[in-house]
Parts: sequence; C-alpha cells; structure tokens
Amino acid sequence: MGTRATIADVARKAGVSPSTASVVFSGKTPVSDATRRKVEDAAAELGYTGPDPRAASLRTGRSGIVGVVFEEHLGAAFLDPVKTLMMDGLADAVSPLGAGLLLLRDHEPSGRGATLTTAPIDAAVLVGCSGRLRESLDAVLGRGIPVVVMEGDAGADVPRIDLDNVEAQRQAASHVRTLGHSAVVILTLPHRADGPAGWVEGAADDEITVDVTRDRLRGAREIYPSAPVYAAAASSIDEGVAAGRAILADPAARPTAVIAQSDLLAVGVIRAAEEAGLRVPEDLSVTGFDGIEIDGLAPYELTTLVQPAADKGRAAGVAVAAMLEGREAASIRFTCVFREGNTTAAAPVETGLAASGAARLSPTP
Amino acid sequence: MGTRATIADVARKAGVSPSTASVVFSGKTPVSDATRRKVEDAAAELGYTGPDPRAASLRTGRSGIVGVVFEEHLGAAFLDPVKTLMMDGLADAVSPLGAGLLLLRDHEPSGRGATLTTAPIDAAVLVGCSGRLRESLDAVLGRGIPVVVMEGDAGADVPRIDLDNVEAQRQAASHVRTLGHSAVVILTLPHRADGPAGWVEGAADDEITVDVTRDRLRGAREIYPSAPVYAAAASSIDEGVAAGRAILADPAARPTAVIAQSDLLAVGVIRAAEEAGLRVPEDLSVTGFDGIEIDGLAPYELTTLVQPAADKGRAAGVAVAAMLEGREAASIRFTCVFREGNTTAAAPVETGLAASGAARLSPTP
DNA sequence: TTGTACGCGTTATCAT
DNA sequence: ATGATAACGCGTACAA
Repeated sequence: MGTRATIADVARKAGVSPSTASVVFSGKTPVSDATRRKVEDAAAELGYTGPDPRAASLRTGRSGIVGVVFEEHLGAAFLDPVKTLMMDGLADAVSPLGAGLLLLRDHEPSGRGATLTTAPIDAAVLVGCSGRLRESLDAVLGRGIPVVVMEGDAGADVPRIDLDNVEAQRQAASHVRTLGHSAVVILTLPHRADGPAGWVEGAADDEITVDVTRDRLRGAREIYPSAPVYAAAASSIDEGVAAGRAILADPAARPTAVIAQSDLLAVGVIRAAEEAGLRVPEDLSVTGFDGIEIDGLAPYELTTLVQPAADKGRAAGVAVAAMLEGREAASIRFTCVFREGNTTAAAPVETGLAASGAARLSPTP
Repeated sequence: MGTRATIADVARKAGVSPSTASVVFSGKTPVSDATRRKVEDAAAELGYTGPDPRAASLRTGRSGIVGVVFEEHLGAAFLDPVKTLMMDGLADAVSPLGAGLLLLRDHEPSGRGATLTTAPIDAAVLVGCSGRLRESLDAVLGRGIPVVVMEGDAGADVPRIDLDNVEAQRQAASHVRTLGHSAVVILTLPHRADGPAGWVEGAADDEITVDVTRDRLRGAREIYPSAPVYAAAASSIDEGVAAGRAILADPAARPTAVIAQSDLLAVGVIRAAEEAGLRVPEDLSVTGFDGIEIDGLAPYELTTLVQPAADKGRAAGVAVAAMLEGREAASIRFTCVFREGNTTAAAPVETGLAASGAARLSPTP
C-alpha cells in the first residue's frame, strides 16, 4: 500500500522472471497463454496497471511526446485563430504516430517544471519563432532531438515550414497600388518579442527579429519603399484598434490605405476607422493577412491573403514523423492565395488634404 | 560522437565525482566556484546540455507534465471555442507551476505512442468526458496520479469542475415558456461518444452517457417535459444546420422555438431557418448555450447562457497545482449567466398550423 | 564542500 | 517460450 507495485513484484507473484512479465505487457515477443494469464492475474491482484512510463522511457529512449514550442504565453496558442488551425493540422498529422503534443514555452519563467531542455520529448516543433529561436534551437539540437521550424529561419539542416510571405504581401501591396493609393501605412506585427507598439522610424530589416514581420514588410516595401511603418504589440483585434487610432489620429496626415500584416489587425483598423467616422473602403482601404474566419465582421469581407494554416501544421507533423523514422524531412514553403474582399477600393480623389497627408507621411522628416 | 555524453563523462573530464557534477546542474547544494567552472567547461567541451529528462524523471518521480485528456479528435480541442477558452485558462494556471500541458486522447487508436496510461504525467485533467470517462479515470487513479474532472461525474474523492447545467438550461427554457412557446424542440449535444444525429424517442436519462447533455436536457425538461428531442452528432455550426434542416423539414410540424444545447448548434439552426425562409425570432425563437463570441452572426445576438469557460480552465489548473503540492483540491461548480439577445421573441399567434404542429410534435405517437 | 554507493523500474540481448 | 544479466542516466543518502 505504501509503495506501488513494480513489474518485478508482479513477476515474483506470478512465478516468472521480470523479463517475461515485461514481454507480456509490451507484446514484443510471443508468450504462452498460460504464462500470460498468470502474469495478468498477478498484476490485477497487485493493482499493477502497466510499466512506469518514466522507466520505460529511460530504457527505450522514446517518450511518444512531441514538443510544440511557442514563444509567447501558452494561451495565445488557443486564442490566435491561425495557430489554432495550425495545431489542428499538427494534431492530425502526429495522431497516427500515436504521439501526444506537449505545449511548451521557449522560455519558462519559473525555474522548475517542463521546459524545452527538461522535457522528455522525442521531437520538437518550434513555432512563431523569433529572436529566441536560436536559443531554443540550440537547446534542442544539442540534445540531438529532431526539430522542425515553422515560420522562422533555422539555418540549413533544419526542415522549415513556412509561407511565401514576401511575395504574398507584395501582391497585396500591388493590389493597393493598382487601386491608386499613394498615402499608405504599413501596420506590422511585432518586430521583436514583446516589442512595444508604435511608429517605426526607418526600420532596418536587421532590427526585426521576427521573421514573419520582416518578410511581409519586405514584400510591402517592394511596392511602397518609403511608406510609414507602425508596429503593433501583438496580433489581435484590440491591438489593431489601438494601432488604427494612432494611424488615423491626425486628420491631416491620414493614409488612404492600411496594409496590415494580419487579419486581426486589419479588423481592428476597420473598427478604428468606423470610430473616426471613416467609411471602409470608400475613405480607407484595408488589407489583412491570413484569411481566417472572423466573426461579426459582416458586412465586410476582408481583402486578404489566405494562408493554408492547417496544411502548415499537417506538414510539420509529417516532417516530424519522417524524422522520427530516421528519414530526411524536406522544408516546405506554402503559397498564400490573394482574396479580394470589399475592404479595398480605388483611392479617394486626391484632395490637397490627402496629398499633403501623403507628403507628411514620408518616413524622412 | 556516436553516443551522447552523460553526466558521468562530464564529471570524469572535470575531475570530479558524478554527484558533484549533478549538483552543479541542479543547484541543490552549494558548490565552490572553482568546481562549478571546471564542470561547466567540461560540459561545454563535451556538448553536454544538462541532465537527460528521462533519467531525471525516473529518479525524481516528476516530469513537470500535466496531461489534458480529450475524448475526441485532438483538433477539436483547438476548434471548439469553449475548449479553447478553457485551455487558455488552464495554461494560465499551470504556468506558474512550470508545467507543460500534454494533449492526449482518451483512447488512442494507434497502438504505440503516448496515451493516458503510457505518458509520464504528474497529473491529469479529464475534459469533456463521457462514457469512456470511467475507463480513463481508472487508468489514472490506478497509477496514483492526481486528477481533476471537468464536466463529468467522477464519483467522490475526485475534484470536479463543472457548471450548473440543469439550472442554467432550465432558465433558458423558462424564458422561452414565458414568451408563450408551446411547440418547442430541444436540440441536444451527442448522447454518447460518436452518437449519431437524429430524433430521440423517449430518451431515458440513463441512456445518455454524456453528462453535459444529460444535465442540460434535464433542465429543459423541467419546463418542457414532453418536448421532442433531436440529438446532434457534435457541437458545430455545420451539425446545427443539419439538425435545423431536419427539425424544420416538415412545415406542418414546425416548432416555434428551438432550445439548443450549444451556441454553435443554435447558430446552425438559425442558418437553417433562414434557408427555410423563416425569420428569427419572429417565426422561430432560438436559444444557445455557452456565450461564446461568434463571428459573422450579426445582426443576431444569441439568447444564451454565458459560461465562464476560461475560469473553468483556471480552476482546473489551480486544483492540479494544489494536488501536486499534496493539498486537497475542492470541487467547484460555476454558474452560467442568462443573456437575452434578439433571437427569442413572443410565440407567433397560434394558427391552426402551429397548433397541429405542436400536437404532432409530442413525443408519443 | 566533495565523493561513494546504490537504486529508481524497465527492457534488450543473449543464452537456454 | 522463458530466464539471467546488464545496462539506461541520474539523484541522493551518507560518509569523509
């Protein structure tokens, strides 16, 4: 009662050797029915429910656990629709593998507990990664654990699942330009983990540690090289509203279009525009990125880039499965599909106001 | 190169004993700076990145992992808004504990891999549980692992986090009755895992293995004891549409109100009603359950019961933390708040049609 | 402060 | 088909 029964206890009670008892549970070797019965009965009597996972794992070197590493508050994984879809696909793909998904943060604040370095994982998926990516990556690679990186550059040898962010965002910007907009603001995702919101003066690419942010910005800049850049603190409607208010604050310096790096941010901007008495798309065009379903957005239908989020997750799972079987996993780059909604329209006829606004908005003072 | 360095290798290289090296990494005992340096240098040279989690876990008996067990496809955990919120709260609450969340299914189809019985977890949270609950529960209790059950009856001794489902659903039904409805259909969640959709004839309580379904139905029946019952196959908008079509199929037997056991189902019913040319709430009143945000529902605002999903998750996390510290954890029952939207209205004036419909709808043929 | 010795519970290997 | 043996890699009394 004080201590749990072990397989040795069961074996003794059943009158067989520990290895035989072990084999009864693992099924790795044929066992006579009589022996099996003896062992099972003994186990039942002792309340033995099977091998201790810890010991088995130590011995076999496998835990059946795939770690999924987020750089942010874990809850975000459940609240961000893109991540949610991605996880759905991932769960799907590792399911036949029989593996469980262990949700981890890259940098666990409290000392003890499971972190990337202390969790018994067979493989890892690094997602939404940024500056801390290298750190996490080294930890995993150092342990010789197969790893897949989503949306981040991990160097050679590490399979990568990502999007054609540059090209996709270029498409959206191009669409906006075709509509005749010149006073454009680019609303980006955070530039680095925990980055504050605000205007970014002459944002140099190498100051942006979040790969997604950098690439999408790069794409937009191929069309609008000198458009002002406002960085949001996170990808959420609330942050989008805050950013929208800041961007639309000065009536004399209002853009006629906002290129947002996520749908949630775009929705926030639309709300902010409504607040400010602007009509979308007549007074302000807004583009998003992700192509998620957004509740309560009617009658708007966002002009955006639809990314195959679930497929991305599934691909990561497939890659993990391959690596666990000792095969090589290939990097995959998914393609976004441009979808024109009703949140973009031709630029308003150029008034002195808009013209001066455009001028004021140039990044160089 | 062939095999990984162990702490013994590091100790040897550093010229200290294994236990000293161990202490350097765990920090459980003061170590002289000189020794620490020696060990750290040796570790760096050997590419040793810290204790093997498997071995450490076997030794200490702790893994820093909390298992979260779903009865369904894991992806569902990420697509169902209620579960999503719940997980957010749970992640929140176990975070200070430094524990990772391991997502598991109650019954893993493929043989190998992490299951409830083979995963190195310190504690378990059973969620959305039904008939298989007992099975999962036995597995966990047998291993002496602390467990918390969400939305399910696990018997005494097992802390339970749930809702006042009966009372809450009674409130909604009562509201519907106050509006004068007599031709009412109750649209329930599945009656058992993988239960098929369809009309349920004289559903006896004890045939319903899903606790949530049973309790909410019980609440509705306190007001409408003989209302026909239609069971959905899952909680989703799509299933709601399918159920709605079936419920509204016969114009002569149409109800004037549908009491749905989840918001998603309710939304589906509304869509089906629109399809059928019915106006909500003028021709058909619909109530939901959960109080989640639903995109694209405007101009409707669901009459529903708002449940504190995130708080539920948080409570589970707190309970787990308590049990891991050897304290007792209390069961908690959360209260839903009735919220009247614009999807319910007074029953249409009784026509011969509606009257006969009500008659036809009585469960006894 | 450091080292010695042992066991955590299991499973792979090999021999029988 | 079954059994003996030897790790797996670590943490922690306890002694020095």
